[in-house]
Amino acid sequence: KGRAAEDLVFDAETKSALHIEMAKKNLFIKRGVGTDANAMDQSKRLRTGGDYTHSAYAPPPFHPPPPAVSMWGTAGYMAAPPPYNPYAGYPVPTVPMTSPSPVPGPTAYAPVQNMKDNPPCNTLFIGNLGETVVEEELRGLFSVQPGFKQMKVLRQDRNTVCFIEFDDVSAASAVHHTLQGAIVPSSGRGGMRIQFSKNPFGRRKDLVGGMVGTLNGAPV
DNA sequence: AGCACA
Repeated sequence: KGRAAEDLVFDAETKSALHIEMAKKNLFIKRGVGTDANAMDQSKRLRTGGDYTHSAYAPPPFHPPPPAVSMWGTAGYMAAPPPYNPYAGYPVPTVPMTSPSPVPGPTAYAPVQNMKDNPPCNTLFIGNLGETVVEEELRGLFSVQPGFKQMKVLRQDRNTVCFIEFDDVSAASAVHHTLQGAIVPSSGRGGMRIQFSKNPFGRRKDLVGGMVGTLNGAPV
């Protein structure tokens, strides 16, 4: 009976001592390799158990933990832990930022003649573009304009035009006059000519509710 | 001057 009690105490002490020892060793044995780690564990378990049964365990005097950097710096076989990353293991998709346009604003403006226009709508028609114009150039210019929704470039053989949809008629109107005659690097004969489109941009995904509350394809 | 997409 008393013997059993001693065994219990002994075991408890051993386990306790063991845990402390393992915690210390774990600082230096990060990733054991399969069976080898198991064997090593056994030997250590035996050895440390014996050590602690033969001498009374005295807790080491407390000294304040040294600066962590010195530890990682001198341990040659242990890499410094990476800084804590709360997103580790959770791949975060790189969301393309709305980057400022690589193409700066119009370098200059040229007067535009032949200003006949269509009734105001939410879509602009861009004409008189240079022969070398590419969509990226136009997108860099128009996508930063307030109320920009989408654009479509229509390239014919010598002539390229472009349609730009805005949130509403007033946003389109603002760009209609602020960028009228704007000269971009690819511009040929003068600046771009901006008119309201004959037909508003027709791609309405939110047709629920129909065209009520809309003016020329744009909400009012 | 050249106006598509639904």
